[in-house]
Amino acid sequence: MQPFDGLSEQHIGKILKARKRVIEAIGKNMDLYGITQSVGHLYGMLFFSEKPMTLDEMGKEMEMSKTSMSTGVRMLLDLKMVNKVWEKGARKDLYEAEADWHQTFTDYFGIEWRKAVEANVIALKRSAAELRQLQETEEGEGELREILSRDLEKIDGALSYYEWLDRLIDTLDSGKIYELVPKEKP
Amino acid sequence: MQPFDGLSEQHIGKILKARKRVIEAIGKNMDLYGITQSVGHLYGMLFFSEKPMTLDEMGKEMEMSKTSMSTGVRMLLDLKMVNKVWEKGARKDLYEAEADWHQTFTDYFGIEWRKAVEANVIALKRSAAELRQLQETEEGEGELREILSRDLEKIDGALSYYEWLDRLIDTLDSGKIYELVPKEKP
DNA sequence: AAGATCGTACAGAAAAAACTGTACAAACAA
DNA sequence: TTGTTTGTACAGTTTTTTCTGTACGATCTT
Repeated sequence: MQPFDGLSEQHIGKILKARKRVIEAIGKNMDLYGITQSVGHLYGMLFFSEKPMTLDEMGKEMEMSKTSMSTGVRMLLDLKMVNKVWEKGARKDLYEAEADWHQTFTDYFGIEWRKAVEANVIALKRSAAELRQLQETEEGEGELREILSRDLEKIDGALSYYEWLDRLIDTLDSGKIYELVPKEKP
Repeated sequence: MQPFDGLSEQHIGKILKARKRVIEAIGKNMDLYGITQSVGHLYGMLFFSEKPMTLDEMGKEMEMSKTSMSTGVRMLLDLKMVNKVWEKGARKDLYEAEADWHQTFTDYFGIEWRKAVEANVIALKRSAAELRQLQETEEGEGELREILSRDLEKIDGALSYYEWLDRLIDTLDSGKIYELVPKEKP
């Protein structure tokens, strides 16, 4: 992970143990970000690395194939949890962990939630329109009427929830969330 | 899913089509809640059902085993997305979808995020303590000093992020989030 | 130009997860 | 009591995901 030149075995051991605990905790809880424990572990490793790492170094450290490192890093790049580092005339690509976890958090949930909101709202609106049309063309039947209004009520409830969620996501995207819930303890 | 007594085939078809679109959209996007597409689908079905359902009814509707319904419902209960309904002298257990999606949202992320925060904070603090101790007992060595302060800085950064997240979760738990981001459009 | 090295696409192997059917304990009915 | 019925534990099967090794195009070196 890095050079421990001139440190006693004992010191190295203690440092690695402390890091390992954190790395494993991170790995275990990264499933909230929809990533594997391995990839979470990879992130944790990069987090503690003092200098950017190459795929080969990661593979050696994780005792996994370079291919897995490649796909893992790509996932982390997509999630903006890892950045590519440009170094003058370097043969290999270098990567480092994004240190700003607030940013990582808002990026991820901003993107994923928005995706879900958009897909669901489209479906809800389309179905609501269909049901409303049915409601208009068939004014008679009591039973039909009842079912339609019940379904539409549910759909409208869902839509109003998504409107709220959309506004919440806006606060993540814009950074306004940090005004509402300040980074520094009040 | 329910009785469509006295409705024309055509009407039933249109209603089911409208529901199906929504149910499938829900199923697809439920992975944010860490659940399978099948279980998401199950939730969607319960969402549109006008009366609480039994495991057998769910199994029939989903064309899946009762065992799967049992485990699926249990997951949804854990996430508080489904409620058990108590009916006078009923043989079978009855379940209904939680209709308040705001509540579902805050419950889920409240629970899951808190879990992650607690686990990670414990690890971070424990490791920080170890490193700080090492820092105190070994005042000399420059290289060791440097590594320790770098690691501790990273850990402190992470801890301050988790403090923020913890406060955000508090607003979910307490409902204060709805003051910060009102349910009704401003 | 040739030769070396890097990252990744792809196919197959290994591991994990989802799903099913059977079996059985608990709760109820007669 | 005995006979049903219900929910779930568990073992085995199927499906999905993760991981690996090989192969190859792209890029850099000489």
